[in-house]
Amino acid sequence: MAAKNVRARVRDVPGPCARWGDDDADFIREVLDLVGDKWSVLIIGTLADGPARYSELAAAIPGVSQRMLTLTLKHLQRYGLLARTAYPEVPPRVEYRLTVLGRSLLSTVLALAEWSADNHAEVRRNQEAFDGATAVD
Amino acid sequence: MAAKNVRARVRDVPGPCARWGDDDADFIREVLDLVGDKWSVLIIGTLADGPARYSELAAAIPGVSQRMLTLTLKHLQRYGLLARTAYPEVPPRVEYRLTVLGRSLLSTVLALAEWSADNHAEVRRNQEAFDGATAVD
DNA sequence: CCGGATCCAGTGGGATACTG
DNA sequence: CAGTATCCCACTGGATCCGG
Repeated sequence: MAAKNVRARVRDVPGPCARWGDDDADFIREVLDLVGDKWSVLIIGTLADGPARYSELAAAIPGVSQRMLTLTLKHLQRYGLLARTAYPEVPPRVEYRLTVLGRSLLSTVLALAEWSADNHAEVRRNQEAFDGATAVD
Repeated sequence: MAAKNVRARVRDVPGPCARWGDDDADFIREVLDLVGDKWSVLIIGTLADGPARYSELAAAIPGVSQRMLTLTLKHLQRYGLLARTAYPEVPPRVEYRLTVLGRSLLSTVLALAEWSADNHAEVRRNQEAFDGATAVD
């Protein structure tokens, strides 16, 4: 597959305009579909250190509704980032854990989180400067 | 700032449930607000190799509407990832380029794109397997 | 305990037409 | 050329109730 080295391709383009192939755009969409929503990253991060039950996830992630937790879990499971194991006991118990694929995404996603932690102060300053500038003039 | 090492914190937690601080959740939101939408990453990637004009961006990014291009550009500019330079000529010319901050995000974001390029085949297989399984039984 | 079903408000984002 | 303004629809995501 030609898109293995997106970075190299983009930087090699000589002209002023690095045209995206539709493939590349699709890849971006794909990854955004995985982690671009409100809760996926939180769930993946929570599962980083080991399996967790549904109610543990609900407790660990502040503000998530049952609906969105269920939905996002299913979403991640569908893409193979999460494995779901239901134990047919009474009361029922369900465990979620990261797959190998999920763990590989974890490191990348945490890199993003670290970037945000490193730079959020500057981002806020920029916001305020921008808003102030547009408001003044 | 305490959240510099999100990864370390998450992995160090001994229990089954790594509770997110609200701070961490906020950081995630912040970064998703930056790159979680449909066009930001494409724009950042297009600007990777140098400045580009509005119309060049429009041409380079297939499927983007004027509205969304303008909106996303302003969004990225507000956060300080992009710089906008308008030349008061006739006809008007406007150039967008990545700031240092934007370039620092670029590498992280391209890592995501590479992950997606590497794993999208497996992701698709998982999707189909999942859909098939749920459809069968 | 887990999560499906339903209802509903807010918003993301496309198409189109217009302006400086 | 480089946007802005408006309409509109589909989807996201929260609250709540219900079922296994």
